[in-house]
Amino acid sequence: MPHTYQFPRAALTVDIVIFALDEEDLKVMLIQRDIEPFAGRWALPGGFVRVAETLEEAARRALEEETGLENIFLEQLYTFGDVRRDPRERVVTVAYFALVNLVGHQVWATTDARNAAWFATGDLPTLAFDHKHVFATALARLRAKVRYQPIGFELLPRKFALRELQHLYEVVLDRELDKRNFRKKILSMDILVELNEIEKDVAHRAARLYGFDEKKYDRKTRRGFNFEL
Amino acid sequence: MPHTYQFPRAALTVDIVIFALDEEDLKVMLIQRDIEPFAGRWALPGGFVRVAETLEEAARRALEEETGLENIFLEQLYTFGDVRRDPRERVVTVAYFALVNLVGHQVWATTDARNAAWFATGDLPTLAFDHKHVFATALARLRAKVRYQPIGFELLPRKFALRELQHLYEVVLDRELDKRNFRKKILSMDILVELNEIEKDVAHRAARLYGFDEKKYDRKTRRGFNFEL
DNA sequence: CCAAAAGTGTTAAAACTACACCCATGA
DNA sequence: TCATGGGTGTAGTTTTAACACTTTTGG
Repeated sequence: MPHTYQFPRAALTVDIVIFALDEEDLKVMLIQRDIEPFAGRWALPGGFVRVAETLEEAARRALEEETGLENIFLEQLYTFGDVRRDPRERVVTVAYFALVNLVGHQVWATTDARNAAWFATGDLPTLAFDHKHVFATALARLRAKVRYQPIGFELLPRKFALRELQHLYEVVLDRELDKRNFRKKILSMDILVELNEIEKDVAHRAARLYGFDEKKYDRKTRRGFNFEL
Repeated sequence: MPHTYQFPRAALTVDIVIFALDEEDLKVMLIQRDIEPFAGRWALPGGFVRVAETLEEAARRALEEETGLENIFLEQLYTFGDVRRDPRERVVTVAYFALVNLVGHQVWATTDARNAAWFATGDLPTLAFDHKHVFATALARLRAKVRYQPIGFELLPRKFALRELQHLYEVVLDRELDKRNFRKKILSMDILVELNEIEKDVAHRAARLYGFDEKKYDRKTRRGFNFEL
């Protein structure tokens, strides 16, 4: 026990709210705890911050160790510092939120452990610690942010149909959008590239695929363009 | 030295970026450090988080101790965790941003110490630690937030003229606004109350004073209204 | 009577909303 | 041939942007 300080110190952790999208709805990944406190309960993935790593490094490490996910969109969300949020001792946690597309990453393979699973955001189990609150904060942030930053694309594969994009917004914003108006709006922004490719293996007319042109978006943004939906 | 842990722990601090507005421009409050590291340098007010207080409590305590400001608008900004941001040891800081109106609080009285002062945000001295970065983050947040949340009122006295409100937006957003369009827009939101009072001691026609009707705003917000400027 | 800011409307352009049908494809 | 979703245009309404003069007040 060589680490001694003049004043007591809080422990520092990171927790990550990982969102993904499937045909039906928005999902979040949870881990079933196997140790106390809250053994058996579902919780957000996370872990302690080491003294020689940044917060984001800690978040990426925890993400990889607990879910196998790498190189995904990650953004700091909020820091939760209630005094009793962990029953053992004072623990301050820096929460992140992450977005993944389910098809692009082998999530299922690396999380075959029976202790990681996706849950529909509308139907979560009781969570450990204050993770219900953390999750609610993340969802609110996602809803707000998706409207004025093109982060929704992180939830889709690199090539997507406009229907999928619209579906994403409908699921996240929880309201229906008009197909024609949506297409007009998003195409008029001129930040998508129309690919010479169409959907495969669909039981109806295949839709044209598009990609998000991040370079173009960055250029336009620097010239004063503002994404808004 | 009774506080010993199995693993080394980062120290936890809070730092506060306090904005205020005067006739000319946007100001930020800085404290001149009297101890190492960075003795003599200007820095954001802040301090260590005690193990039995929340982050916000720590921020409010630091605010009061270092500047005398109480009961002001305070919102968590971002948590900075670079490994070398403090030369002594690992220190993670939770930054807050605060808004005050200069006339409403006796800032000058309580900060007569020659070590606290307001600086124009466009003309800051070299700052200690990574505080330049923290400040930049706060300014960006203020600029973004002022457009879709009615937080600007925190920078004004409770009773204000529309000119003052417009000036606030012009200073924060750093662009000129059309007087007629601005008035039409803000009044059409129906969140201001017209007071039976006019400016005093001005060397020209006195303007009508208005107040921000927070209750009305909250009610409208719950019914789906969105502030946007 | 002068300086300074208060207060006030209109018009043209752009953006938004609502809305329905035919077409291509695979089963 | 049927079911499924792809793809497309218009008209009415609302919102925004640009723009200038008269009034009030105190010095």
